[in-house]
Amino acid sequence: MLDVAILGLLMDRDHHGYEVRSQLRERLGVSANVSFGSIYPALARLERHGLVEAVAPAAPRSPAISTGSLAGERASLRSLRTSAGLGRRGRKVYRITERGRQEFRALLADPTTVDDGRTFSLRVALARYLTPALRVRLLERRRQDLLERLTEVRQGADNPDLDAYARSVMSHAAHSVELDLEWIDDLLSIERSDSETFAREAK
Amino acid sequence: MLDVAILGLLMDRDHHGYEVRSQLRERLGVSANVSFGSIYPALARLERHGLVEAVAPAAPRSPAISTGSLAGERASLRSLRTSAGLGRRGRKVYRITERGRQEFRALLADPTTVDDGRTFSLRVALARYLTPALRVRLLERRRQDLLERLTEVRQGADNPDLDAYARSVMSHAAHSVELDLEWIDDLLSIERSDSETFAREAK
DNA sequence: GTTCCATCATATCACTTCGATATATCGATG
DNA sequence: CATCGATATATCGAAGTGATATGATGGAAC
Repeated sequence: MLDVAILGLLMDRDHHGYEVRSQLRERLGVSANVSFGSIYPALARLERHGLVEAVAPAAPRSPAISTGSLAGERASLRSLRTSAGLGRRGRKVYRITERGRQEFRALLADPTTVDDGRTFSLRVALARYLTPALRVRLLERRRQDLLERLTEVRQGADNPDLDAYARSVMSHAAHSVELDLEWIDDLLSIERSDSETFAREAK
Repeated sequence: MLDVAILGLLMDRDHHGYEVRSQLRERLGVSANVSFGSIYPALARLERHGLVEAVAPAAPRSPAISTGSLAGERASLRSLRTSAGLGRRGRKVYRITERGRQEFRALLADPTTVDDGRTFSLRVALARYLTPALRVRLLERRRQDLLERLTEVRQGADNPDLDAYARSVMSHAAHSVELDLEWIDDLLSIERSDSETFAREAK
């Protein structure tokens, strides 16, 4: 689901690979540091599929009339970089394409993929790109999954075959799921009160 | 860290691959269904490294004096399986070796690997195999990580650049981390009261 | 009793992700 | 002006995922 995350960031504004990593944490709440070994291949993949494109850099500094041979080499290297989409400081900045926007909305709304905690949080963080109806569907789907998980970990917490540590893990998992459920119910009640407001104003 | 999980299960009793998957959920609280595409290669890897070994099955039913050619083929197939460590119903049961036990304790206590939520829960679920001192170290290390994460997500929750959904994700992440911290502090206080009890009894 | 189905069980595939490592540039500090 | 930490891209092997194939087993339905 890294693709959705990257496309989601690019919906807002252009980014280069290095920046994507920090933005994932800061804007989308991704807890683990996603490795560059997944980000750069992902960007290349998205570019290959025509969902993003490399952006010509803003203003590649004064053209610098070359004098010495060394300076000339450096200048040509620089122009080589800029033509390849590399801006100042070797940055390769990407922009989302129209096909990318379409694909992003499709991926974000896709009901066939099962969410775990990470992908669900990611989707919520990007929920402003969903319609109210799709938001409610996303939340209710996750709610169901969590209810099932809850009965499972509650059983584990009461399982006398497990030692105190394993039971503690199960019991904490149960509390954690309960907290998630409260969150989802909050979000759902906000969605519903929003749609009420909308209905009232529509009169 | 799948290796630790599997070795941890085998510390208790022998298992075959298919069983490992369910036990991961039931006994170790792993939330995602770990795929067979990782379990079987992991077992093969552990066997290659001499940390586990295939077990000859308990009692491969009555030897069945073969009569017809078809029955004979089936019987020979069965003996072929049993000799390869395949028991009834094609199960390949694994047992942990002495080297495996040593490696398990080393991996479980290893302070160089950074825990995320999943690996930390896994380690706690297996914490009975750690010494009290190592348990406290594990808990305090995680506690530090969570405190850092907490300041980060709290900043995100207050960041006016983010929309309501992204801020909600951050705010929920903060509550979730707070719950984790309470859990860890509970576990720590239990560890300390246990060591007190021990000290008192030692008098 | 045998046919049929869900579950049990192993295995492999292409693809994605991770963690480590290499390399180079920029900007501030001394 | 040297050097060090942060910025930035890239690539590698190992490991995990999700899908799919294949077949045995046990029990239920008829």
